[in-house]
Amino acid sequence: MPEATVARLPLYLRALTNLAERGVATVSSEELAASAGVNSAKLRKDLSYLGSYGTRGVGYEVDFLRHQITREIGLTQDWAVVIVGIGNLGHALANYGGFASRGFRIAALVDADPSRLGEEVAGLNVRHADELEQIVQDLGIAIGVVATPARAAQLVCDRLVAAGVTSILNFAPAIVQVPEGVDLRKVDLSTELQILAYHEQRKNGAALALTAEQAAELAEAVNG
Amino acid sequence: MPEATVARLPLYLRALTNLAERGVATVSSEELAASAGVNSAKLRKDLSYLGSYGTRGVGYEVDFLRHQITREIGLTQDWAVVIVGIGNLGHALANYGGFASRGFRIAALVDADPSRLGEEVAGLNVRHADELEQIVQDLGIAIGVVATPARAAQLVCDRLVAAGVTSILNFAPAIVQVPEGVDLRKVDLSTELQILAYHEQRKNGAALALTAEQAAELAEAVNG
DNA sequence: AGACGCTTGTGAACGTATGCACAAAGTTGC
DNA sequence: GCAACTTTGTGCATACGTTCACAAGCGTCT
Repeated sequence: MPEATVARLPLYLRALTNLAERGVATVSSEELAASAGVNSAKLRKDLSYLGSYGTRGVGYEVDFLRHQITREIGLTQDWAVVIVGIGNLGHALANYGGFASRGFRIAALVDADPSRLGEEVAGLNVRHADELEQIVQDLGIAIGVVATPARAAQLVCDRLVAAGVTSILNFAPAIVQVPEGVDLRKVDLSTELQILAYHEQRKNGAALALTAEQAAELAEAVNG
Repeated sequence: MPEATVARLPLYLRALTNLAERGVATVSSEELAASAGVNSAKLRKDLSYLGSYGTRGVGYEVDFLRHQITREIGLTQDWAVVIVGIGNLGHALANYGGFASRGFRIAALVDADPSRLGEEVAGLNVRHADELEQIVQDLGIAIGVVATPARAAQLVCDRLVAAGVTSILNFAPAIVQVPEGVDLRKVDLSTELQILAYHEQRKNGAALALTAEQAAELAEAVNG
């Protein structure tokens, strides 16, 4: 299955869940594509990788398709997750309700700061980073979430991998390297903003995006 | 410039900043590519869209290249940003230091919950959602960050767009539609985890990823 | 000054992703 | 049971992105 398709399955799953909550039983590729914000041919091709689960002339049965995607992604089981780094972001992640409802169970919280130990966050005690390896092994954790400062990210990832974690979601604004066989995805807030800024700069032409330096250059060119 | 290249420029910028902090003056495409985790030919092609800023036989001057990328992305000016939704995640975003140091100034915080009004977060008073349009216009805000619950996301985006915002970064787990000309990027925590789960399921074979239902099927197949 | 070694910048080949357009296959109505 | 209509699943063309491989260019050393 193409990676681009895999990345869209959660999107379809969400759209289907919305439809199911509104009591919709059947949906066409056109409707589903519209509510997921993609092209309908792309949607159909994506779904065709799962198998032939539509009915020509009718569409897709919402609940059935939802179950197939859930199974394909691997959400029929619960995945235990450890969050490393319980600062502002770690707190927010621990308290984020969207995980539990989507098959992910936050099994442990870990921080290196002794002053945070024992603090209760989202019903879990924060444990010390020294225990990381033990926790991962005891709880059979395969997925780690890194929400540490940038300078700690590589070390934390190394330790997670050494302890047996094979998938990491990195929120730290750092470039980390992981060995072959370990999946790493990164979520980077300022990268996203920078991409927006790039397009914003081009949209507004010179008006808003003119720096003092550029304005001087422009003035010189015009006044010559 | 290709979109894929734009998305990597912030990555290069970060790598270059790291090098600059370590006092490195010059870097080859091979080294820079390694520290950014990309192929060196790709890096060179990406940089070639900026212009011919390398020196054959030598490499790239770190500070100079950093400045060029900064300028290309549009970070020579500060961008005013409003965060809508000051829950757990909104708090974390408001307190995230990485914004300010990368050219983004959090100019206002907005929430619909009256009990949060006037609360001081990251040195700013939380203001009521009713003031959103006024705030956006008064402060000349072009970029909005949405950290509301899913059900509020579309409405908030509509209001941001109506008020003049042309770039939105959406953290709400919802599919939102925006008109042509408005850039929308989304950061979705559970989507990322779901993509990891998909690969995790395939890595471990049946071992960890076996559900009760699948185990029953398997048992039947083996014993039957 | 000239030869040598290194690194950039890019043409070309390859691979992946997208979207059109339509045949195949189902449902509905008569 | 057949015709008309709807919608899926997919072959094909096109666009986009990545990687290889190498000529062109720069600095260095003799």
